[in-house]
Parts: sequence; structure tokens; C-alpha cells
Amino acid sequence: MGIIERKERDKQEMRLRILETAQQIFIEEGFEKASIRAIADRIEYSPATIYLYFKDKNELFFSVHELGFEKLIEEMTNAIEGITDPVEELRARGFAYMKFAFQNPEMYDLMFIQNAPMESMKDSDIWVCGHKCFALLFETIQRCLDTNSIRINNLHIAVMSIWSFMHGLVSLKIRNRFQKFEGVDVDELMKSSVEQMIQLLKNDR
Amino acid sequence: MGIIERKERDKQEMRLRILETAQQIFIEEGFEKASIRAIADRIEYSPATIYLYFKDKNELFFSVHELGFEKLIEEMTNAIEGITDPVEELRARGFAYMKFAFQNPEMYDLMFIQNAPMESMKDSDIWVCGHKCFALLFETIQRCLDTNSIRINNLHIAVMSIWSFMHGLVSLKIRNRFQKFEGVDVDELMKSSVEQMIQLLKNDR
DNA sequence: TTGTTTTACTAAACACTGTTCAGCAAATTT
DNA sequence: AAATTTGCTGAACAGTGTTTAGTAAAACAA
Repeated sequence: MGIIERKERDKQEMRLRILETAQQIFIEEGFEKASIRAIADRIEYSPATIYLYFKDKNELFFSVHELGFEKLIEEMTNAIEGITDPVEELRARGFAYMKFAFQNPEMYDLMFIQNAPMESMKDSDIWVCGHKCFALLFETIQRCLDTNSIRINNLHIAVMSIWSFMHGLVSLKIRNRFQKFEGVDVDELMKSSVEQMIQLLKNDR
Repeated sequence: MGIIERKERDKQEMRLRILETAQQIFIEEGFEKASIRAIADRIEYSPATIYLYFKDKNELFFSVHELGFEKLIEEMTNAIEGITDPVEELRARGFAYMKFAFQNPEMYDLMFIQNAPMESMKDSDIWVCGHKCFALLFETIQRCLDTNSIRINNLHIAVMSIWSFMHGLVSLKIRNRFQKFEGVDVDELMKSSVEQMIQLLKNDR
């Protein structure tokens, strides 16, 4: 009686189809345009059908944002490959983070700026992918502390400070708040800022 | 013939009334709930009337966000009163910024996170209030450079880095991304991070 | 092969949103 | 008193997320 198994497969397949269509429209045309109706249209189903596979739009986009985290984790992992020096690892992680944000602004927005995905999460839930990404940063910074390579000695403070700095940089850019750095190449300035911050952090002695 | 003057006054008064009602609903119930209809309802006019005073919702909320900047500028100015040491001024500015964000999260959101107000701005426009706020930070940091009090020597890099750090801190908090600092007082950690960053910046010697 | 139940799906509606426009009544001007 | 301008609005348009009653097909039971 493989019928129930096949049905379960079909269900998962359909869920994935909705998910990938949502991601596609979202990446191509932004969050605003990725309406339930637009997604339903593209997969040629009724809008109501989507609600048989996802509780609401927030839950759907929570799943999309998880795809984003998987990609970010992958890119970051590649970026630090072969690097042994902890601070160099941190630098590579930072630039990979920035590159991801530049190349996938809509996705970065969803992952770190938008309220939507977080609202679908109850306190009991765990932020699986986000947590893993976070853990990787923790590890890198822990290594920096262990080797006494940076001028901060509290792990939590270091993680929060470094992440905040990177996120601030990227999100002010994405949300168009850097337009008054007139006459300067903002992208270059951002890179210099990261470099400068690493120099500040570094324990040179 | 003071009629046209009176009419002009009336028009400005009405504009202000809409503006303040928008701000009120927005602060009380958030951006989502501050719909044109809700604003119109409270001032007991038709929704269409609002469009006689503001081009669209973005322009209306651009005006609201300017009110926010006026408040932030005022609070920051008070915060640094009497301080002579440039780094102390920077610290005071930083904590005032953070305090503003904690006490007016919706407004901070509108000023630095939301797309809405920026979309109403054409390239030709000037971001008056934002610019002034920005200029004040520039001045403080310029003073730090002049007195050789911080370990950065490029003004633009310093401004971008410091602002990004503060914004990242505050916006990750507002948008609920700090929930995985489990078992730690996030607010305290944020303050410690600011303090730590100032220590990093400081040129102690 | 019947009849029954379950499943997968959808049309239509609900309650919203921002925005536009024809038309109307009152204020102002001629 | 008549003509014009002004300020305002009802109603509609096109869109949003979401719910629900109902339907046709698939699966199961006899």
C-alpha cells in the first residue's frame, strides 16, 4: 500500500514547488510583488491552494528566508576554506557577508531586515538556519579570542559588535541611507570601512 | 484682501493636522495600522481629502519622519551639552541615539529602516533633516580626528563605520534578530558593546 | 462493480489597502 | 444676482491576505 507514501511525496513536492516559485518571483521582482495571487498564478493553482501547504504568507516567506541562509552559509564556508589565521577568517567571512548582500539584496532584506519571517515564529520555535549561521560566526570569533588576536575579550560582546557593524553597513546601503556620502564611491568606502574595522580589532603586538 | 492669506494659513493648518494625526496613529499603532483611511477617520474627513495636501502616502510619511529627525537632533543636542572632550561627545551621541531608538522604535524604523520615506524623494530633493543630523555626527567625529583622539584618520570611513555600528546594533534589536543571545540581557549587552567600541576607537597614548 | 468516504482543490466572498475622479455645495468674485 | 472658484467627498478601481462552502475526483469498502 504505497499510496500514502506517494501522497506524502506529492505533498512535499507541491510544497517545494510553491516555495521555489515564491523564491523566484521574490528574487526577480521583490517582496512587494511576490503576492499569494502572483505565486498561485505562476504555478497555475488557485490562491487558496497555497494555504493548504503553508499557514500564511509569513510562514511561506520564513521558508524562503531559510533557503537564503543555506546559500549564505555555503558561500561563507567556501570563502574561509584554507584560511588558518582567525582574523583572516573573520575578514573573509565579513567580505563574503557583504558580497552576499550586494548580490542578493532582496534576500538579505528578507533575512535580516523584514519583520515577516520572524513574525511566523513562535517563541517555542527555533531559528534553525539563522542559528547555524550565527554559530559559525561565534566559532570564528571564539578562535580569535583563544589566540588573543583581537582586542575584545568577551565573546558575546565581540559577536554582537562585529555582526552589528556589518549589518549596519549593509542595511543602510540597501535601504538607501548612504546617498548623502556625495561624491564618494560608497561601495569602496564600505570596503575600506570593513578593512579599517579589522585593523581596529586586530591585536598588533 | 487678507482672504488669500487666511486661506493659505488654513491650508497649512490642515496639512499640519493631517501630519500630526498621522504621527499619532503611527506612534501608537505602528506603520501598518496608520492607513490613509484610519488617518482620515480620526480627523473626520474623507480619505480623498488627504490627497489634496500630500501627493501620496510616502510623501506624508516622509514629512512624519522629518518630525522624528527634529526630535532626535534635539535630544542629541541636549545630550552633548557641556561636554568638551570629543570622544565623550561621541559616546553621549551614541547613547542618545540608542535611547531614542529604544523609546521610539516605530519612529526609528521609519527614519532608518523603512523604504517608504526615501521613495518619495527624487534625486533632486534634499534630505533636509537627515542631512542635518548627519552633519552633527560629522562635526563630532571631525573633532575627534582633529584632536587625534581616535584611531581612524579618514573622516568618511570613521563616520560610516560608527554610524553603521550603531544602526546595526539598534536595527537588529528592533527587527528581532537578537533573540538567539539566549540567557543574556540583550539591552545590557548592547550598552557594553557600545562601550567596548569606544574603547577600541580611543587612541590611548 | 457498486456505494461511501476521503482528499485536493477552487470560486467567491470578506475585509482590508492606496489612489483617482466626477460631481456637489458652499465660499468667493464679478 | 449670477458666475466662478474652492474644498470636499462618494464611489469606484485595482490590488492585497485570508476563509469557507462546495465540488469533482480519487481511494476505500462492500
